[in-house]
Amino acid sequence: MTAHETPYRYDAARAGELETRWQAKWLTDGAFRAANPGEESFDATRPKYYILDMFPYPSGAGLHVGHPEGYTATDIVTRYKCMRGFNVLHPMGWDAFGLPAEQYAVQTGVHPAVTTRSAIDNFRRQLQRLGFAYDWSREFGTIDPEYYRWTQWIWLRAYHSYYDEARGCARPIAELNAQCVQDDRAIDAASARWSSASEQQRQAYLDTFRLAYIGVQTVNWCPALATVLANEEIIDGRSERGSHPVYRMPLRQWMFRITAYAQRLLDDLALVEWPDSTRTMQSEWIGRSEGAEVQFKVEGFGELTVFTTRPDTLFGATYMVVAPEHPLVQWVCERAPQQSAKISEYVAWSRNRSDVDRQAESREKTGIALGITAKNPATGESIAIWTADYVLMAYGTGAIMAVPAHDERDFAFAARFKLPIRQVVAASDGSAFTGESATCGAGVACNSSNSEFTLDGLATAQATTTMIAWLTATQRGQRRVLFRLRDWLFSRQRYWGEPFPIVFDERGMHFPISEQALPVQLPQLTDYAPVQSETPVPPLGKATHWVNTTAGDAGVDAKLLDPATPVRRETNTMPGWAGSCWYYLRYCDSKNATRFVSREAEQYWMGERGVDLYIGGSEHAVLHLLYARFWHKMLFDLGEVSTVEPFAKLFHQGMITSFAFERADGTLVATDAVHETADGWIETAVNARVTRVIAKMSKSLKNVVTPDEVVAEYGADTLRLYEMYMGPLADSKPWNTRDISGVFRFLQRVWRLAIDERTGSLTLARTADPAIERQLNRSIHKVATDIERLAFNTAIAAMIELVNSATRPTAMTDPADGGLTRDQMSRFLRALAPFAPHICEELWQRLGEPTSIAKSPWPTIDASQLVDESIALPVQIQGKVRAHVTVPTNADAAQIEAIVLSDAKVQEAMAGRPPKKVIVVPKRMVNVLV
RNA sequence: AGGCCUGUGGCGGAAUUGGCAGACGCAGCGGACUUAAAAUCCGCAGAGCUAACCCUCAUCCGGGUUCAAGUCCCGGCGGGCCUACCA
Repeated sequence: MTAHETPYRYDAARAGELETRWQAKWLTDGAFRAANPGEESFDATRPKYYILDMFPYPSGAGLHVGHPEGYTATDIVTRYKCMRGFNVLHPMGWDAFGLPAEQYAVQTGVHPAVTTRSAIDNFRRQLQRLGFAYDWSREFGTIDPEYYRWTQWIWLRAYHSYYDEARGCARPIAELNAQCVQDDRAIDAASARWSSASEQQRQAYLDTFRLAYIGVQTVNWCPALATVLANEEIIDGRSERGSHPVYRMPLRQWMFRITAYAQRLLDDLALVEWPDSTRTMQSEWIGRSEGAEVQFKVEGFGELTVFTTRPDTLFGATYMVVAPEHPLVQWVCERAPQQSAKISEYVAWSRNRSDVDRQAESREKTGIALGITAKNPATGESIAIWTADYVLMAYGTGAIMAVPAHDERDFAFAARFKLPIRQVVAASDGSAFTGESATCGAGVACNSSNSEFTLDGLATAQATTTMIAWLTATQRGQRRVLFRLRDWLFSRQRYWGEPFPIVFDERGMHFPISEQALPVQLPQLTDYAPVQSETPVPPLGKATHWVNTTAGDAGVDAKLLDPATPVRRETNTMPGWAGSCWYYLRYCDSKNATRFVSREAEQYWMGERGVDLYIGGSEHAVLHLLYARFWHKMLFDLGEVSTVEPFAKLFHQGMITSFAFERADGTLVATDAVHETADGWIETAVNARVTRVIAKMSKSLKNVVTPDEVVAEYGADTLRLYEMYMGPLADSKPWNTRDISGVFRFLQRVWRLAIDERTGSLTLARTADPAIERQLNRSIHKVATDIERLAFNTAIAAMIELVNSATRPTAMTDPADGGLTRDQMSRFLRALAPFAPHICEELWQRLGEPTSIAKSPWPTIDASQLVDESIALPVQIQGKVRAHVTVPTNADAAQIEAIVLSDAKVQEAMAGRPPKKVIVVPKRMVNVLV
């Protein structure tokens, strides 16, 4: 049949026409608008379901086919839950501040506000072309002043708060201030009292408690990006973005006291339904270690405190190491000039090495002896103190006791510098300590006695508690829990970010902008390029008129500072993560002008446990997901939100990869340089065999696929269906353009079931085929259960099977003879609609339905159709299937056994041998042992 | 180096909780329709042995538990992700 004879076929053009038509209608109708409590159309009798996609960063390149994978999954669940009678919140918006937009702007010379807006418009267009059921009325971007106003407001709430350790939650800093006045407490080491302290001293003291605080920190400075980076943004000593070297330097920066929440962030991982791998990554990032603090006396200096997880090995501590940045190093240099030159040289050398260098130069330990000793509190011996860069200032106390016999790093260092090694633990596996390597596991203490007590004979766990008890009793140390998690560096030397609502006066004291004066708008700058320099210079400093203002103009409360006081604005901006820390809350009530989210909307949509289903990539396992949990917990403590955790259930979609080709030497070849032959792939230019491998999509391999091209060739429904049919949502899967035709043909069959391709008229069966009816019920049941478990690939397979069964053979002359009845078609379309909404909406309308299929109820299932009266059971003889018997579905084991043993084929296979044992698993199988 | 995940036809993948391995799709092969092709429809299709049935082998490799293992356990090998001097 020619195209001329089938003018009403479902092809790319028809798909495109009907898809864009329905998309336009959904948009003008506000078809997926979710009503908030209090609105007229709100239905309080329905349960809520909040389903969220991870906040996209709209890059200039637009969507690639990886983006719609998660979005299609959430869209299917959204449409399904709607049909199941839920009030569904399914919003979309833009995470639009950040480094890439600014870098792109600097490259092109176009202002980031302009490029970001056009990238957003492009993303929105692409998403809308895929027919996603977003409530677009709630859309916003983090760059909208009405949004970042509240980002600044939340930051101020943190600024005005501290962590009350006693109560285990955040409290207003004003309460702490009042206590300081009341106790007239000592606020520094010199025992200066609050009442006699200067304003600067008081502020500095309170800054050591604020949740958002300013302080001098060793930061990760990335000269190539001209900004500092958070620990989390550094991978293998290089910037996560761009892979540039990173150096450490001290800098006065805004920080978040996330460490105050370390224990709760760890504990509450038990409350969420997240992938185990992600929870493990977060808990390892938080890195709780139990151990002890031990004080070592250093003649003239005082106490040198170390942290150790193995206090039981204290008797084996034969030397100590401090980080090059440790104050003791400075102290030694000042006191012993004859050694200081070499020590200073080492310190300078180690400081100038980037983290990359430190790791690149293998694990060869470096260090230098300080020429002083400390007293091991357990043995009373004097042991040497060294400095070495394998000890990090940022962890613990920046000093360690070295137990070379039982720690690999200490052993390597001791071996290199010929330091003494003493065994104090006998390994529990019985292996003798040879001195060839460290034995790090648990065991039984030995060589661990002094005149006061002994650990000898105690297992590691008891030895540890005994040692801690002795340290505590003799005031030489105490139990201590340490976290790997560091406070969160929250300043960036960037233009394209949220300004901090804070100013400094001439004394250097900081003052908050009052809430009423928010937002602090990002000033228009024509030169926003980062300043390349050896030290961080924020580009906002170039906005001199904006920076230099008065307290009154900036919006500082007159009670804090006289309005005429000249002040300087903070010129750092917030990092890209800021906006994504709370966007899910704003969606609940995105147009609210008086609060970041109304209490009513927040309580309704967040409910008991927060967002019901959150889908996004696992690359955010520790960054965004940890930061957002932290903000959420602060807001919870401060009474602003009602749940302890933001995201009840999290799911990571896998990556969509692509094919590339590999030469014999392992190098990769771009897809356009290869052609396929009958017996394999050939690199065209050199006529050599290559093998097909799976690779990430990349421009250089020419294997990037965009939704736009797929939509043009097949339509959005086919793209959605293909992405869901590729395999399990969580798995990484290779894109194979050739496979798309399978799901496209499926949709063509669906169309052909309902529409006569020659005339365009409806073609429905007059009478229902009982076998089809049974299969239809089973398919709908399977689709529903598969959607609930996010197994979309098998749901689609079931629908394909149904459609294949119902498809009319060509020989059938009267179209009304085969296929589905009107009622069957109605039910089938509703099951398919979440996956392929446009074609279903179109056919639904052609069935004569007046309202959108998205608003129709999920089809009901006749439960009696799900079970058969009898089933065929496989019968194994000696564990191998030899026969099948038909038994009543609900037959019990005895009945089944009788039927099986009387079956002719079974008897033949048994060859006259009597059954020794018959194992019957009703509804499954039978195994006869002879 | 350690931790977690993973390995099933030519390819993507199915397989409740240990119960008939390979659903469904792609690619392939055969047939119908057609002057022919495309499209459509109907079949075949893990490997070996067969005319066919049967049978044998088969879920990375080697052991084990079990009436029964793709699934559980132990030991290897390959792929992926995370962490990587955190005391």
